[in-house]
Amino acid sequence: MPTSDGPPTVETIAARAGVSIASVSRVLNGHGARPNTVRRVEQAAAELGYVPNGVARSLKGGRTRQLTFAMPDVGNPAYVSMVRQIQAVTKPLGYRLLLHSTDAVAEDELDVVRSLADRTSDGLILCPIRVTDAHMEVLARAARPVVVIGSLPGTAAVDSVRADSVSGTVLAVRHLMECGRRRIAFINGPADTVPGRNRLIGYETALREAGAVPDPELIVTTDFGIEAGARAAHRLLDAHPGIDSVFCANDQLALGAAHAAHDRDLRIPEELAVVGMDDSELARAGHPALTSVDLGSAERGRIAAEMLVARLDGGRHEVRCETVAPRLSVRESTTGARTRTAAGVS
Amino acid sequence: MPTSDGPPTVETIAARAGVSIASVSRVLNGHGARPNTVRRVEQAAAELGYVPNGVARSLKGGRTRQLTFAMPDVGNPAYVSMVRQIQAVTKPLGYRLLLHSTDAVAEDELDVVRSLADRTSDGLILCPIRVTDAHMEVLARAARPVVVIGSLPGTAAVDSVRADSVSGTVLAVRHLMECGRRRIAFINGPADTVPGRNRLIGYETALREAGAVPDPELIVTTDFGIEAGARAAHRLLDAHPGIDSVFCANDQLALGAAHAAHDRDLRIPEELAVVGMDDSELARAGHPALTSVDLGSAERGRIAAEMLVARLDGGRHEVRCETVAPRLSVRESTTGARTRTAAGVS
DNA sequence: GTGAAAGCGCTAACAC
DNA sequence: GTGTTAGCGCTTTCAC
Repeated sequence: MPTSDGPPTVETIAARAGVSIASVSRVLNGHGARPNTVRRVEQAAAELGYVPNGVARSLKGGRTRQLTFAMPDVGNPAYVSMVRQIQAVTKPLGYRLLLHSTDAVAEDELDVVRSLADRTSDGLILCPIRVTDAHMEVLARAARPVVVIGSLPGTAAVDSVRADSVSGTVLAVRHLMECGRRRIAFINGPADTVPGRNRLIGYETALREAGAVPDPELIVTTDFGIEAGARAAHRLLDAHPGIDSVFCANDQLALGAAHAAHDRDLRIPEELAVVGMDDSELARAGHPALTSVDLGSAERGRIAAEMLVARLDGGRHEVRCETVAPRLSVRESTTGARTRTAAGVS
Repeated sequence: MPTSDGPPTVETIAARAGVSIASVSRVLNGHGARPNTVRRVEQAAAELGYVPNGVARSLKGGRTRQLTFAMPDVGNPAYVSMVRQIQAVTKPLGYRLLLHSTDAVAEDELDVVRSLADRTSDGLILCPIRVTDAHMEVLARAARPVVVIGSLPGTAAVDSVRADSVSGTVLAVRHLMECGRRRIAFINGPADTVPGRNRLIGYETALREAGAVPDPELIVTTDFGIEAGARAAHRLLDAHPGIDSVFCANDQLALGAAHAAHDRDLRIPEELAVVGMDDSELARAGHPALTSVDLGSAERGRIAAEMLVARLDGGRHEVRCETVAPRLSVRESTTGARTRTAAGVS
């Protein structure tokens, strides 16, 4: 029996309303009771400012109404838009969102999956930087439903949503060729990742399908980042002045490339067309605004959230694996419309 | 007594190790036991892959090891850098982070504070868009420690960290004057907020201290956003062609202003110097890179987290209120170093 | 050092 | 309808 101190509990309310704790629980959960009982309980609860203890509730019910989202980097706009969509799906359903930034450390990712066993979260959306055997092993034993945003081996018994960076890259390179570009350089991010490899495949595919031969000299692999992009572009332009366009593995790299072009007095897009990837706010921020491939971060986030929710209150339906189609946002860095230099020159 | 199904509990371990659940708990929490007991419990736990139920633990201990961060918009880089710093402080201490995007809806903010009563989170860092009387009232009754990032009335009994947008604006405007600018326009964000008013104060203060008279004609109030910034800049430049510089209330507005300048063939910074605020990644993304005032989002996040943690495991020390000093990041949009146009012209 | 037992606050059988 | 009671899984007295 709670004494004067401490927050009110079902017992406090029961005492005040002159009923049993069971009635309090029933009324508060809308399980029907005599009108008089309802009134008295509700009044007592209101007067005391009662709020049910969520932890106790979770212990009893086995569900916490909490979901976890683990991604490599909170700062990355692509993941931010996933967060936003996940929130949009789950918040109306009454879920809270736990955020976990793994800093792209694989062991951290594994720990997140393992810690599902502490029953603190009802489910997990995991966005791994790279999927290893250890991942597959841990995922197979996960204590709660998991949805992976990324590419899993076909054998995996885990729901997943993947981007299609091959097609995305093809879109970009094809667009550059349609703009009349022939010497198309490629600034790729880390190549030892699935997306890194896929972009390379896409780049070569698009060129070949147009009857062109990919020139390894025009491909640079580097870390993500504006500075890295600028350095890579300078290197390419030093070695191959004939380059008329560059496709970059993300918007930061593309902005860096644009900076390099400006530094060398190259007009965008007349002398160098630039295409980025992710279609983040940065693409719009650049001058001229960057044409960019949207790999559907937002949509992947939304779908992952929907899959997880379905798994949570749904039954044991089969494993799902969806692929989100890329989309090209065409802006001035390839078409030249509305840019200052274009206006000044033409 | 747990049957074969369900995850292992203290009872499962106890049975397997041939000891009581109390001993299991002691060993698992390092409370000392006979070496033999320790060995057997640890072995049993390892074999069964036991992970303690965090919810049960929380119910008993009254602490969830969860913290909540509520801010207006997950997408805003300023808040993202707060998230990052808060993580950096609290994660090593074993806290999980619950994220809450209020979309700048005051009622949502109030709900977050109220819901602390459900004991689901040990503490809250709240970043309100605007502090109302209702906020103060709810904050005063908060069931858990709260730290506010923002300006609170002096009477508030709540820890807080505030930015100094007055000084920040003064820094920016003073810098422009030191660069020889005299017709300094001001594109402000929503003026009915504390930061909005403070920026106006700072703008007028800096001009007056230099013996100049603020011209209301050179001040535009608008929503945040790149488009809004471009429109505002065009309007200003149409009406007052003599403007030689513009200070903007955030980086988005500044980027918009830069786009407008480019559209009108105005060279930055020769013909129009531009200063932004927040020093987000966008500032670096612009071309030329934007000079921007850093209001210390990251530092505010860090300090808020430290305050909350101190309040959590510390005693009842007095209410703290810290102010973070702004810092100016000078880049090409005011100095002209390294920009293409500068190089081309000089 | 160890075990039995109480209890954190809640929900849900189960009797009445 | 309503009250009594039994747990959810854990930590922590309290005896031994």
